Amino acid sequence: MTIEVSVLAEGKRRGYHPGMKEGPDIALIGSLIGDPARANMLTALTAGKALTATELAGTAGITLQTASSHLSKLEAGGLIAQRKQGRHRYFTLADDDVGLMIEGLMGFAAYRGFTRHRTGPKDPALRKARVCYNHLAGDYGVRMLDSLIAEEVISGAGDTLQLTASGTDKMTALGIDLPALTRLRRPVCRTCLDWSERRSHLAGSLGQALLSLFLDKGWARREPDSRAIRFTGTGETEFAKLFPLPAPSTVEPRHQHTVEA
Amino acid sequence: MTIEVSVLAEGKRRGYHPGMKEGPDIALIGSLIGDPARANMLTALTAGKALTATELAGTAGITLQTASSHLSKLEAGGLIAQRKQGRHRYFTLADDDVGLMIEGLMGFAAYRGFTRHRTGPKDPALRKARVCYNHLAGDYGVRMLDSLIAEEVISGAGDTLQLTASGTDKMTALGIDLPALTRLRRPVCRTCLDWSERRSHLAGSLGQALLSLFLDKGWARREPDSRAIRFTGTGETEFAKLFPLPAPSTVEPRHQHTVEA
DNA sequence: GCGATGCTTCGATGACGATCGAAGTATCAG
DNA sequence: CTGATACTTCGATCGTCATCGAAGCATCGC
Repeated sequence: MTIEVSVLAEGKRRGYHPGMKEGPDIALIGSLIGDPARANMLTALTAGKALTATELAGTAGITLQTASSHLSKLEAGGLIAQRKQGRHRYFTLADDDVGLMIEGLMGFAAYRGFTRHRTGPKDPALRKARVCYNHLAGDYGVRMLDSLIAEEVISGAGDTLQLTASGTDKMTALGIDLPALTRLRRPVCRTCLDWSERRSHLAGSLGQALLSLFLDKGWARREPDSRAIRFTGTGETEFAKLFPLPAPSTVEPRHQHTVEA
Repeated sequence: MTIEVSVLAEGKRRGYHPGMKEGPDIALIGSLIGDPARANMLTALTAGKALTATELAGTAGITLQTASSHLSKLEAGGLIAQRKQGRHRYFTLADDDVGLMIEGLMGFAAYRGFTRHRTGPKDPALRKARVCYNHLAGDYGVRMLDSLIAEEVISGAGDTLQLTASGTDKMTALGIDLPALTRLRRPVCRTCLDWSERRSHLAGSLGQALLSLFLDKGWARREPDSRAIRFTGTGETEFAKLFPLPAPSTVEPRHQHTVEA
């Protein structure tokens, strides 16, 4: 049944098998991410802030010249974008897709135990709440999406998330300009796999708007040089009030995935 | 346990910046995928068949010695696993996670137009139905999951898919040994983002079992040297009968993602 | 035992690319 | 204008790694 692959082995021994090149080219992206300096820069940009070349060079631990070379490569590869502003150049991830892809890789790496840093002291804070490019991730992000689905603000089927009618009202009441969000080219609701929780949280323009809301209302603050988000006291209570979770008895199985320590 | 990946000699660069190193290490994985030869091997393995070192060397267009070196690196990195069988060594992807990650990268690459091969003639077949490591992907895979959710065989909230009670009966009636699937360590239902459709299809042990079912029943066949799956005539009708789609008027918005050519 | 096949290890070569110094361009602040 | 900051480009160096030839080990068929 599966045997006839041996034909393949007979073929041309040395050199280049002409067929077989189907599908997209992942090597290009892999090589872009594969360099430690570039990976550091991308990781830094995953915090969502626009950073200058000098700042990125600092976080990557390389000189400005080298950083410049890396940045032009990343831009040529479509992973980042730059915006000139005076004599500064601000770099960001190119779009949501890049952020999602990098978070995906991080999730895989984290699950495999590929950490650069032996889980430093910041780690618990990151797992609790952090920025995922432009939306909320970590335990709080996952809990928020859980609540939104349980409260039927969002109806989810597979990865196709949709705002319900009541959800639209609720978000508008919160002060979110939904028409403006739908006018954007980007999807409003989207899932993003959380690397620390290994479950989905809410991405898309709504996810971004909600995080902005928290920050604007003073419920949460960004840690200076980190992806971590710190909720204030009132932020905690408001968050819990706004996104309640079903009673612990009714709790659905956390994840079919049995993650054993 | 997973630690001595130091095979890859993550060289200490001169300008090592001590702080700022939070989060998982994506550079390691990136560098593994970043080499074209290794990327070709991984892509070939995404078809789900176990392949020998010689076969993989052929598809990558390199000699056996070089392939051997690459394969040991991939194994040290936890991306592939090998199984000795007589004088052959069969290589496969290490587990579902690797397959999902690679498909994720492919989706990103495809969306960015990073194709190695200028969309060859096989491309339509691949987009219609193909193997995604061990389950069905492409248009048929997405349609199947859509139908399963519409028919309430599977209830989906975010990425947390769950078999319903009626769904359990239905699958058992099809001849799927659900108790056996649940006994496995792996999740039964899981989503996997389809790179051609940019929507989810069904992965997990149930996804694998369903694909096996189609192949066993003779409804579909694997193309010899490709990931493509070709459905037979009866297979088409049986598939359509088994996984009906809601009437086109009721069709939910295909995807919030507006993919413009 | 023998030869043949499948694969790994060793060693040498060669090429690519990451790195930084130095010089060049752009913008700002006087 | 001058000097300063932000960044890019050029050029040279140097390391790392992919590559393959050759030899070594394992397994099969006989």
